[in-house]
Amino acid sequence: MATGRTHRPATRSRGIPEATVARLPLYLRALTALSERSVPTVSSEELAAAAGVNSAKLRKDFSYLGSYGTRGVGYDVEYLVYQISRELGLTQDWPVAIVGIGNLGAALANYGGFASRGFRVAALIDADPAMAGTPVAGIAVQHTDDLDRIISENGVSIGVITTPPGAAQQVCDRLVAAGVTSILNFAPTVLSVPDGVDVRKVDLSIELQILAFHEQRKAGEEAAADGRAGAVDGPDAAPPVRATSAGRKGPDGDMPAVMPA
Amino acid sequence: MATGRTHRPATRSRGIPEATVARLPLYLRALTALSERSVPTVSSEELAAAAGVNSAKLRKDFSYLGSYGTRGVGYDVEYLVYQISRELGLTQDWPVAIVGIGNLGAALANYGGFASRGFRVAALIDADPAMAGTPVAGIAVQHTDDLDRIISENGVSIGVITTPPGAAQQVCDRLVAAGVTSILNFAPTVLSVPDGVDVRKVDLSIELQILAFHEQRKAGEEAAADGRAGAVDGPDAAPPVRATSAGRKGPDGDMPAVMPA
DNA sequence: TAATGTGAAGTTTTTCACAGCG
DNA sequence: CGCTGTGAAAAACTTCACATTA
Repeated sequence: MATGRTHRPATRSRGIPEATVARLPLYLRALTALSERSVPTVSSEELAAAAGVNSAKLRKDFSYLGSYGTRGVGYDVEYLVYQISRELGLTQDWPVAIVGIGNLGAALANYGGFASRGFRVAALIDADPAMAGTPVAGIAVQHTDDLDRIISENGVSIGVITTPPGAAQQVCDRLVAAGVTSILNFAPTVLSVPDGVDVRKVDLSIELQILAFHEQRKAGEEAAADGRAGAVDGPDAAPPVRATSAGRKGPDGDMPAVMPA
Repeated sequence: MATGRTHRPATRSRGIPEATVARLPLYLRALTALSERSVPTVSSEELAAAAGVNSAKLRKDFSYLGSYGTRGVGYDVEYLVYQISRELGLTQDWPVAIVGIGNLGAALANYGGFASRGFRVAALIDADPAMAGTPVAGIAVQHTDDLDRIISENGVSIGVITTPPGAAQQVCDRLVAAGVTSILNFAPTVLSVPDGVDVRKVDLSIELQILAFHEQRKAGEEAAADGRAGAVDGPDAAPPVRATSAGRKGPDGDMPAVMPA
């Protein structure tokens, strides 16, 4: 889902697949848990189970990082923790700014596991003047007017947007102008950013809709298994009538009002 | 990221690719915005721009749903909104239960756009007896002891877990036992569920780590562009020393303490 | 011998490019 | 003519299966 960055490094040597990158944090978490239990080594099978992936995939993923395992034995937990941390850039601390200190912004500021590994909440920013100075999670909220200064003074390169959707693009633009090159967007908006800026989004509503899709399928299958009753449809709102001519060929369940048969 | 469901429908007729399903909510959101502005039709190019994808992908996605466009014209906005809503199962209302009413759970309960389309917060559940009865977002929090009853009485099939990580698996098990078949997990834990139950996860920390990875790359490229200075490494914490013998072949940046050259 | 590391095969997803239709 | 719908090609990702090695 990251935006921008079309170019690939010429050498292609260090090209770790995006899908692999997305799983490294998962492995790291599982490894950290093992490390805390002082487990010295782990096999791909065990680690894969802990991370919720299959072992072939895990081994392939690790193969992009290098040969960090020992045949017949497995992986050294501490060693792997370090290597993955380094690969992810977590051996340094990233100052993060959260913009939009409403319910969600405050919840994130208070989120513990946040600061734990590699990240530090460097600033909380909100557009409401009344909030300025109020401490949230022990950090005083600052006003949007100072956004530019706050970002540069703290060397923030990662911004988190938790504003209402209407403000998100504007905040994004200001963050980028101030030097932020990675954005985590919680607002339900598509952000447009210049090349070289990465955006990732977290969207409750999208996730629920994806679940609803599968949930609906399950209901349908159940009905089918029950002996093919009518298609599950629930209490439909009256559907809009098609503006132009009829004759669509949806695979099934065309708009009731226009349905031929 | 969904778990379970290995089997494909025999016919393969209604097999909408998962990648497409994940984008339908995006299209729906863009279309809803157009609908509110009373825009009657939209081309794949315009809609794709609004949704932040490329137009070929969008057309391909829509082709799995059916032929809903008009050549030379584009797509009828209202019609598409209805078709996608139906496909996603949003023509019915899904009662959702949120378990774990801390900062995040409360923030989600208060999240407006939530209830707006297809979903309704049917219950808030927490393990803290002191919270029972407290209204959050206008809904009284109920105690975990009654989870089973709450789920069945409300016909909840989608559960949202916002508990601390330690409680997540247990809560998950109870939800599943009570009849929930789709789970949105905000706890930083890998949930294991029986076949037929879908899990999606939202993980702040993972998203930040992925951003950090790319951020690090950018810093590295900058340095390279500056005339190949030393590899960017930042203020490293002292890395752990490898337990067993040396001789690893990481592509670069092996563990400093063991580095040969 | 047990488990890694990896070519090769298989699957899914994206992109291309253009035929076909309104 | 403009834009959709879609085969076909390309790319990305996953899985298989086994040679390799500590």
